[in-house]
Amino acid sequence: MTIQTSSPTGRRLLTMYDSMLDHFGPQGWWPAQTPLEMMVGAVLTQNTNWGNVEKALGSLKKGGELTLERLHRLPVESLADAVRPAGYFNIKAQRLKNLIRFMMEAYGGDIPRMLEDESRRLRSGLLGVKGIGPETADSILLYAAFRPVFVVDTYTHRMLSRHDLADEQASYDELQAVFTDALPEDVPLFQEFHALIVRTGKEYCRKKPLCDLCPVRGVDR
DNA sequence: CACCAGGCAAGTA
DNA sequence: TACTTGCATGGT
Repeated sequence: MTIQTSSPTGRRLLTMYDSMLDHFGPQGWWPAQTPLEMMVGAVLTQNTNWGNVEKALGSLKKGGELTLERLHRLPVESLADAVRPAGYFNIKAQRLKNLIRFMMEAYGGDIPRMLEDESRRLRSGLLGVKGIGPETADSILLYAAFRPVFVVDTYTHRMLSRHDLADEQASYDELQAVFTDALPEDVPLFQEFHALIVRTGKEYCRKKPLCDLCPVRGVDR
């Protein structure tokens, strides 16, 4: 399958995408069995290694707490204890409670209904939750609600600025626009692209900043 | 020992 | 608007 693009930026982005895909293969994000697990994981992974998030999610699953009703009833102190391995556990427990309350109050606890809501309304609702910022909200939109929004993270920022596709001090919205202005609204593409940026950033951008090994030419130069 | 991980909010000027 | 700081465990 070939992605259609008309702009030079779009072709450049797709070249980077192809290089990363060839090198690492499909990443298959998001690693979750249910939309709720995806959303909980999105909060837990904020500035945190995914391995630690898996420990926290495993703890919740083992206790049978990974349902909306159980999380709603679970005391925040107990929730904090369960998500301890993910770090920032007091903050994240409260943020999860905030998200759960939002789903209960705005959608009556009906997750499928929430995920079918209009994109802008859902996004602004999520951003109104204390602890849900633009990356977490967009991750939920892309990987749980399957909306064509591009997720921007620190690796995305680093990659675009090093390729001179964005300013070093570009805002979240500006970085997001680089992708959405140049690429078609393709959900599977956006899902895989973001995952590959993270995968590539982990491998090369910090520990091994070597251009000749990087699948994306020009990164870390 | 230092450094970092798939952010975010609150405080300051 | 544009910085700075706190939050915290676990791996390298």
